[in-house]
Amino acid sequence: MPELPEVETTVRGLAASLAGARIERVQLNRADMRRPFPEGLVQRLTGARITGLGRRAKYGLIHTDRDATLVFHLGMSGRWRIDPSAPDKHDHLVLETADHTYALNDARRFGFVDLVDTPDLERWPAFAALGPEPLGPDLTADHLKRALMDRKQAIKLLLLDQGIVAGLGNIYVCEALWHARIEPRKAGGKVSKPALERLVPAIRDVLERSLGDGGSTLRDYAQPDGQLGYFATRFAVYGREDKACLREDGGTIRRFAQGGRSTWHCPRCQR
DNA sequence: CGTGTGCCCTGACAGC
DNA sequence: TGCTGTCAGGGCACAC
Repeated sequence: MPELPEVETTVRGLAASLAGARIERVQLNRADMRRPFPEGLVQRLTGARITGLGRRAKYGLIHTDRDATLVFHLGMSGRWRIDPSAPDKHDHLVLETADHTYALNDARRFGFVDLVDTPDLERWPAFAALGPEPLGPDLTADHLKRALMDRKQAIKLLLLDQGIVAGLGNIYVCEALWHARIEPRKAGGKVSKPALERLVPAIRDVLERSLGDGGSTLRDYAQPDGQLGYFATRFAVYGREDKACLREDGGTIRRFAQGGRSTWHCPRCQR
């Protein structure tokens, strides 16, 4: 899925035409994605004006003038299709304004949407448990030191925990650990302070460079306007099994499983 | 509490 | 215009 840069890119793409527009029509093509669509979604959104868009972790936010915010999560395969040339069988929710059509498309349906009273957003359960935004001021080596203290789980898995840092996924965790030269299997509590001091800017750098490229793209991700992101061509380790380490240290990128998911790393320079 | 496992779902691809 | 197995950007429920 879409990790933080892809969600941010999606939100910006939607905001370009959706912000300030009025939703004239709402169409549900099925009763649920990962979870049932919220009660009264069509009635509450029809006629609403979009006052702004935002993002928290990997969640996109569409604020309306009815004190309700449409929260969406893209799961693994979700994306918004703007002005699609033809309907698709995985378009589950379709919003129409006077000028555009927005289809939330998600083949695997691991994504979902919810409608939250805007004043209660911070207390929305999934938000209340989130760690700091990696691009904000609260992600520091000190925060990581505290959050990882005494944790025996591998640092790779802990960085996927949204309660420790919000918005990272498999791609950017692998990339950030390579940039910081940290061994992915190392227990979180045993990662040294200097390593954490390297990790924080490494996380920021991979996210910001990806954002600058319009996000990455794999099989089923595209920006709302159909343009592809280019960061995927710049991965150092993700998907580069058996390729040479970009540090030219003679290392070869290897893949192994952690928590049922693939980790790519260079055994030579990540220690 | 922390940790490990399996599952939700469809599609793309490799290999036969 | 096959088949089967594996893997995919996430998150949660569950067992211990």
